[in-house]
Amino acid sequence: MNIFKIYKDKFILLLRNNSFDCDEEKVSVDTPRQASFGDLAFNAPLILSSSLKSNPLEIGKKIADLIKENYSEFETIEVAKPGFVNLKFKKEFWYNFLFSFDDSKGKIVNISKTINLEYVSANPTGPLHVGHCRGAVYGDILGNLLNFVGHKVIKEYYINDYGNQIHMFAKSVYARVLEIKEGKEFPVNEGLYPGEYLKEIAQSLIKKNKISNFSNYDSIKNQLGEMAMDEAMIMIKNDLLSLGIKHDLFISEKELVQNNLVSKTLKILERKNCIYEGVLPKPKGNENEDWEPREQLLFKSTKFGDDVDRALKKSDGTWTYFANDVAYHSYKLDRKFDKYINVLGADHAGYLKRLKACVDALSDFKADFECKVCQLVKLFKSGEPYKMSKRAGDFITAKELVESVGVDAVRFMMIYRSNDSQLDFDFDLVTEKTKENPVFYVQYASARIHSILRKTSLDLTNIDKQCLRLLDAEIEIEIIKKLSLWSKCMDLSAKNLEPHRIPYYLYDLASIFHSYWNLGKEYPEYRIIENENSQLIKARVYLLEKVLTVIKSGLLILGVSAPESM
RNA sequence: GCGCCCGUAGAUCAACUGGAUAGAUCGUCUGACUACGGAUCAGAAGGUUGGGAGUUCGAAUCUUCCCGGGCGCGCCA
Repeated sequence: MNIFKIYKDKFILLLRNNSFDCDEEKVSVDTPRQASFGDLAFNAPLILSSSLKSNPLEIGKKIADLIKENYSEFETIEVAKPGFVNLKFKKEFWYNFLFSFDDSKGKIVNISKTINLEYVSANPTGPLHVGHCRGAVYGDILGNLLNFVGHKVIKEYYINDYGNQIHMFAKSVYARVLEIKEGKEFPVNEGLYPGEYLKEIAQSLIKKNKISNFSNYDSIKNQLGEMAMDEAMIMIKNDLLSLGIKHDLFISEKELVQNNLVSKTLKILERKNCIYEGVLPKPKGNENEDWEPREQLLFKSTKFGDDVDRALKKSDGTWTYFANDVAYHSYKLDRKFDKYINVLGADHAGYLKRLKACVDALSDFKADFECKVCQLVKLFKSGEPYKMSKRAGDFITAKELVESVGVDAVRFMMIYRSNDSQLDFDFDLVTEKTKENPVFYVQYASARIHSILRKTSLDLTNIDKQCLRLLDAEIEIEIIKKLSLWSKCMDLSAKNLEPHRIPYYLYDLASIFHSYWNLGKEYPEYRIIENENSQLIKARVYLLEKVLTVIKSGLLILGVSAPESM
């Protein structure tokens, strides 16, 4: 249904049949910058002029004539400087478009891919906080989007349940258990996690009563660690659920290590000659007193575009986090997806090159692997920056955020920016019920259209196509044109992994709808329901039904509700 | 010092991935309420796209050098 794609293919074929050889990559059919130029802008004259060494306007004239001879749906075909062919459809085209408009199929891509999408992967040592929300929502919506356009997405969460942090976590829970059971004061400044949530976990462990004797830490630490981890993951999954997020698969780092996947993977890299014993240079500008040269097992990531080689083994002989991650990505590759996407937070951006490097090394550059980084979220309240206390353990959790502003607002606002830009999130704004709040604005459009459907209660499944011709007003054609941009929006969003385009599109669509609605206030003939022409009512309701379909699809992808009334 | 991201209207951000006269919202100013849901709409003002140079038919977008902001920088994960 992407008319730009359709006509691009048509025009390229037409040109080739008439011995114009044009580069598919460079040629485009797009919306002209100005509506007065028409509906489609074809840039072939510009592209062809250099290879043909002739005036783009003359080439444009020839192309325009060709199109004129072969297609009858255009009202005007004009050549414009510096070298565009601008085409305007007859209204009949738009009525046909509206009549057959069907968004429910969803499938837009030609080639359906299997996609591995990893996101969130927050440390399982505490609840999700606001900082995790953006990546979580971005990843989730991206997954929905890719599914919507016809791919098969596995949403995956990598649990970092291995390494030193887990010991500290177990110790922290232990300290909380002693605090509850024996009134022993919780020690500060021992590197323990101070968060209040540990009390809940400790409480829950005591309640489950699987550990009878807490007196000797060493004898119970493994069991306690595992149980605490399970509790923490339950907590995180609940937090995710409150954000409307559900992963398909959870992969445990610990299990990867226990199954010897790390050593197996490193052998593969060894065979590829990507591993060596060496000494890393001291990083400049980082005054680390403890630094001393050390020979260790390294991965030749510089061979794959990284800035320095990366350590695989710690001085105590255990694997580094990165080594485990290499194994994890090897495991991903083993499962053979057409595409792999990692969503990372801004604080992990420095990690990106080595990940790409290890995937390139393991797959011999064959894997389609892409990392998307979400920049930080700055919190605001009443227009003032909202500072979280530096005191450890004091942060706003995802759950609290959802409870105070609602899941719809969190999801919409977290995605309402390009992921490359930092994001300002205002607590007050998102709960406002005004135009200033884009979530509300779009949802309000949904409610208004539902209201019309309720009042008219027409069955339009067998509507006469002819009756759509009554939609003669400029704004009605404009709405149909906006609908035609929906699949283009999907295409672009999915192709570039930029779901932020969706809320922008929905806002625009809602905006035109609200204008249309208000037109009836000044000019009674524009009233949708209070109209004497029953055929016109049908046609208009049909149009609004399609608008609602798109709003619903869009909000569904965003995981935001499309209310019937508000 | 190095790497990644950002810099667009007073503020917050878009801009179909190199296209034509750079668009929204808020704020400011002017209008429309006995309402098919005014929680809305119509209109106005507001720009040397941080700065310089380069690439070409054409640059907010690509290259390069400055300036400013954010994140990160051998065995934490």
